Amino acid sequence: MSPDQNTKDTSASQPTATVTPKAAYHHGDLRAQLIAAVRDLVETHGPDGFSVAEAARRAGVSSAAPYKHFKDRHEILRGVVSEAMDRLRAAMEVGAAAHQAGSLDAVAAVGQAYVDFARAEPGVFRLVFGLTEGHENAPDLLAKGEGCFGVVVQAVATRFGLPPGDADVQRRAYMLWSFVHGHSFLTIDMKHKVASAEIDDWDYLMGISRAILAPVAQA
Amino acid sequence: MSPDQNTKDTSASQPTATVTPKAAYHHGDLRAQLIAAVRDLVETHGPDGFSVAEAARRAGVSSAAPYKHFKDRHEILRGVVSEAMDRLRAAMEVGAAAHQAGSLDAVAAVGQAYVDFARAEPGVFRLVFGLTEGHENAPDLLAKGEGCFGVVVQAVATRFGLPPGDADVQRRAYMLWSFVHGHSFLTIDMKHKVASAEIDDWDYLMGISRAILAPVAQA
DNA sequence: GACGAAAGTTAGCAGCTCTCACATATATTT
DNA sequence: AAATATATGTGAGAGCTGCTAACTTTCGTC
Repeated sequence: MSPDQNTKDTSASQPTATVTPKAAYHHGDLRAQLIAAVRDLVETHGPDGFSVAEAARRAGVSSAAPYKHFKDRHEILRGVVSEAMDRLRAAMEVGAAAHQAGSLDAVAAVGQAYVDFARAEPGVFRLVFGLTEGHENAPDLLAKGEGCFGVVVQAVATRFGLPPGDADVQRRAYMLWSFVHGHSFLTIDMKHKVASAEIDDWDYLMGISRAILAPVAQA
Repeated sequence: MSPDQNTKDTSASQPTATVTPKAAYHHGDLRAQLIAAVRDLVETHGPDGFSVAEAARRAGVSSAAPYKHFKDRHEILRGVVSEAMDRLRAAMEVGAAAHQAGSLDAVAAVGQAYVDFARAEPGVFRLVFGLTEGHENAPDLLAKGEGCFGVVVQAVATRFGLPPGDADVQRRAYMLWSFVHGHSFLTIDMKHKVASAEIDDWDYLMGISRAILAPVAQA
């Protein structure tokens, strides 16, 4: 809790100011700490089981301090979502890059990364796709959402050798995403259920990818 | 000790007991009124934008009255979810029954009913599949969820002429559900997005159903 | 060093959840 | 029909939360 609080000499002089994205005034980078705390709370207590006061408590500041960095409780949540979307997209890109460009495995790997993320952080995953209020005034989140979708589109486009803007590519990418999205939600919703427990993700995703991407030869 | 099963139907003797589903003690059937109020609030203000106090206000009772019918705010939400699941299942069954048994259209119609529900009541839909706390202690909700899944399974089983317990039937039904579930979520998440707006639900669902159910001849 | 802005504090209001003691209407028993 | 038990309502209140206001401290910059 209190390890990096007494960084009185700002590490700005240090050339290795690696992590802190924003120089700390008094304490540390409270903004990032709050987001981390909220992410933790969301993950353990559910999307609506967090409170700004508790997050502030965990960060070791007063309950009014967060409002110097976020105007709303919703804005904190948006911060968590934004950060999570960055990680999700990165994971998807890593998954795609781990296989031969244009291969079916590359497409399936994108889906696998998606499912893995949902399994690893179900609370955050639900939050990302459950934000209703605040979503209107958040063009950056919409852009990041499209960015994630873009990874799928890119994988499909590469496989087909078509531009990402192609209508068929878009349609098939949407089908894939819809499938993976649904599977992710169902798999975290009913952990004890029969059907999902018996499914091996990779086999499942490969089958799906093949089914959706196969008919291109005919078209 | 089944607190919510007091459908004693005392008005059975009354021939003109038209509207009131449950005889009123003091006011009306507060329980149902509260659930309706909460459903309305969830639909308009989002899943976490409701309050027991506001629901009580709308029902015209004091803010303590709801706690005579529900022990928690979560229990009210569970009541809303339970009621919504009943309607969802009914809609799915109606959709299936509207087409020839075993036809591809019957399968697609089940999915269409699902998507229609999500579109019509996105807030409630999100609530149904977003309940995290209270879900553990709610075997009735789990049972109803399986009941909904059972409709899909039944449609697939009928099409294949196989028993509902068949592993292949279960797997394909899960694939279908996963697809429709994902499409439903995406379609309510991004109303302004390009991809989903250009999709005609029925064509989409028919295509999906055909793709998933087709390879049976080979197997 | 002076000064303005950034980042933190305490105090406090309003609203929410939920409980407790009490009041009243209905159901059941005698 | 009277009495009793139970179900259903009310009001007051404790404790927590979201958020604001006014003040204080620290930092960067002239």
